[in-house]
Amino acid sequence: MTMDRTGSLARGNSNDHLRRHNLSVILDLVHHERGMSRSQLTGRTGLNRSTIGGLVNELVDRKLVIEEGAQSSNQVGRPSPMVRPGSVPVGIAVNPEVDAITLGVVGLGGVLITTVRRSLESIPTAAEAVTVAAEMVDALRPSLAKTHRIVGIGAAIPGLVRSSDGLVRLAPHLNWVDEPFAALLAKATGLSVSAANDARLGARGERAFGAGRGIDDLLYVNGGASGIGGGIISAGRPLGGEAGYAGELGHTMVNPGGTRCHCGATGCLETEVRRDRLLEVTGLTPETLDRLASELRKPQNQRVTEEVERQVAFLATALRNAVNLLNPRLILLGGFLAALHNADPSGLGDVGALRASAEGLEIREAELGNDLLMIGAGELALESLIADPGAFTG
Amino acid sequence: MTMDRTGSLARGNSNDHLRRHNLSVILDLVHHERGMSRSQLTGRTGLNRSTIGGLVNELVDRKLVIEEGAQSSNQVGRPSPMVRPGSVPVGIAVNPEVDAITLGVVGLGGVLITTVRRSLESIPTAAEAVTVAAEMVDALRPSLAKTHRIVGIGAAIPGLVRSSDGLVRLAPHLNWVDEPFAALLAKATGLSVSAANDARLGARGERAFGAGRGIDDLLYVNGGASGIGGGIISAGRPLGGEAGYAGELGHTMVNPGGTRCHCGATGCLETEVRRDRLLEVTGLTPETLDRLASELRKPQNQRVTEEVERQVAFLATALRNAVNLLNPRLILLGGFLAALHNADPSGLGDVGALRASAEGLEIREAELGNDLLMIGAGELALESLIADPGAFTG
DNA sequence: TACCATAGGTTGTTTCCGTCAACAAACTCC
DNA sequence: GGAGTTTGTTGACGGAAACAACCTATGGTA
Repeated sequence: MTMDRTGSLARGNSNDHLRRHNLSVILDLVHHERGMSRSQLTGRTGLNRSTIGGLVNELVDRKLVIEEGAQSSNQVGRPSPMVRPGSVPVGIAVNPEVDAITLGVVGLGGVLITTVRRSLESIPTAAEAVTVAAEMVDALRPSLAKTHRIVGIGAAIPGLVRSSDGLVRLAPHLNWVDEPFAALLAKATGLSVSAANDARLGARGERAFGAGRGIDDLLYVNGGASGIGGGIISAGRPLGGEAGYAGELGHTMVNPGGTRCHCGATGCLETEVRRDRLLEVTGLTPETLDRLASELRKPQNQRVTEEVERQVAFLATALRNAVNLLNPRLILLGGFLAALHNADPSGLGDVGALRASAEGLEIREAELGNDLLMIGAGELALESLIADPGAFTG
Repeated sequence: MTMDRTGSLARGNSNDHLRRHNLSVILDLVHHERGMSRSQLTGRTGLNRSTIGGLVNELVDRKLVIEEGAQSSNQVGRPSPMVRPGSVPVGIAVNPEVDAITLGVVGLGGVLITTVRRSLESIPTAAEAVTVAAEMVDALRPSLAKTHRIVGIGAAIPGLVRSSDGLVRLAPHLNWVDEPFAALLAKATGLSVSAANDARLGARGERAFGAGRGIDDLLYVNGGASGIGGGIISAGRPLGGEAGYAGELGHTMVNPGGTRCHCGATGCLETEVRRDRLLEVTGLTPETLDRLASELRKPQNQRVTEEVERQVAFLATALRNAVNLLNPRLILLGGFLAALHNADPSGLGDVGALRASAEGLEIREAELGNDLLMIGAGELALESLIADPGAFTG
């Protein structure tokens, strides 16, 4: 049941809901699989083929999907036409950072159509970020108007975002506190805006179109310049907690004798496992960051080896805690954590959780790289469309 | 959508599913609220009042609910009859422990109808536990047969249980490893059996009928003789993880210089926060356990105070990690952890998580006490009935 | 090339379900 | 006791999917 964002499980369903739900299920499948044949759809949904026919036709009419001639599939029998995501509806991804604002146009199927980046002189206030983002959206509009329709905006924020209304509760590196970013951007653009923490959206992106495809329980952990963020997918759904703040793996206590963290605690994962220390011991700079992985793999330098070991051990502790608590099937590492893991795979090879919790656990690197946040935020932007395709008309 | 145990979100819904779903929603409401008026049902479900009428009638016919004459409510308008859980369907709760096996008969509304306990000479093997439990079930059958129908068995196991098939992966204190407990008990009784970890079921019980009613994101943590277990409810659903092992808060690392744990790690919460140490410093024994809370509250004894402070600090660390990861709205403490919290409420008053994650967080004591496991396991036993009331005929 | 298996298209029938509107019942308040 | 209000009851109605039947399309296989 695609998504149950209504919250209350007390919801009764009427006939309308039924059709809406079935349309949603089909669009969701086509979106996430980037195309399925009609016969596959009948198999996956359990619906009758004439029913699928009717539903697919409605989606075609609404320009949400297109049907392609069947492709030769080396199978006996009549080939089934492919149903592919339509290119009309698009979501806009927004990602404000300390030195730039990035926008992406994301279509169904998780296709990143365009990316626009505008550099900033200084760290933007929330109001400035809204103004710039709205300008950028307006700049995109003419070219999109011909062939696309914008269904909404999804914002990936480097901070804690309240899921109910998109209020940015705290974004330490942007110096934002209690900024109603989503509401402001909605007003400035006239579009519906959802916002969420960047790592949470990273998790969604990887699960939808990256290394976590088809995995229902996973943990995504990203290491950036500013710290360590995380996102949890549980039973196929993003885990937000009461207000959307869940996933702050960076503040797991890993070293009681460690450094004081801005959160008030001591020895958090993100005070002990830091990118700048790795840059320091390898003699790299943020500009030469892309060489980090290869530098870390070279074993000659004792200082590097020691720092890697130290950081990997702390990371292992935090992951072990998380595995014991969440029993995921997959952990995805992004940013410099991927480089760290790569440098010493055995260090995380067995995170040493309870044997049962860790069996079948895989640790891999995230796949989507630079596009991840755009794709994750695109998911957020397209969410309401997929939940109710009947409301959309191309 | 009550429960989506089918896993795959690719499921299409037909008309049958629709009615089944609506019956399920109503029965779920009546069960968990222990009775609602028909007009309340229309309000909560959003369904038309004639639809509710039809659905309730079907449930009455199936003896799943009963309708009572309206009670005077001092309201204008025609009074609405109360729909209450029926007494016919019951689930059986089973809880094997080191020194006894306890059975409970649980009805809709979370009513614990009977409890039977049989003491054991020695720690039971899985086969012995199955034999004894099956005998106890058979002993109950005659008296139940007249007025009840058993819909299934739910087992609460002090160990790691694979949710897919009820295999007990590891129950350290019972010395069980890879015992197919649920399958064996199903064969011995001819009833359908589900099994889960005891603390996970404790969380379900408290959420359904205890201190966690109506709370969608909560964490239940229990301290027992053997260690510390946990259960997570996220977005109203029990969080199991890939295999059902999620919730092992007892193995959060809280003290790198601490004691070695049976899990292989060092300084786990459950090696540092222990009931036996509290009994030792207070001079109590397992038999006088019920005096623990009051003893801990007495401030005179320095050794007691120190040990309480020490343990509370470690508990706070583990809870802080969990809060940062899960952003729950409520933490419920059971067993000796409740006594510990009670002795030093300020120690946990602010678990010191990220301010946003901890705002609105409450820490309370669990409510259901001795009945908790029976009620939680009863939920498990009744789960399939509530998911599909149409399959049941009184 | 004939045959067969798979799959889509179309049409009509059947079944089920929730909605709607009108009416009846039951209670409070004046 | 009548007005007003809320709710249960009933039967007609329309929507949606299943199912059956029959035909067409396509491509592998004997």
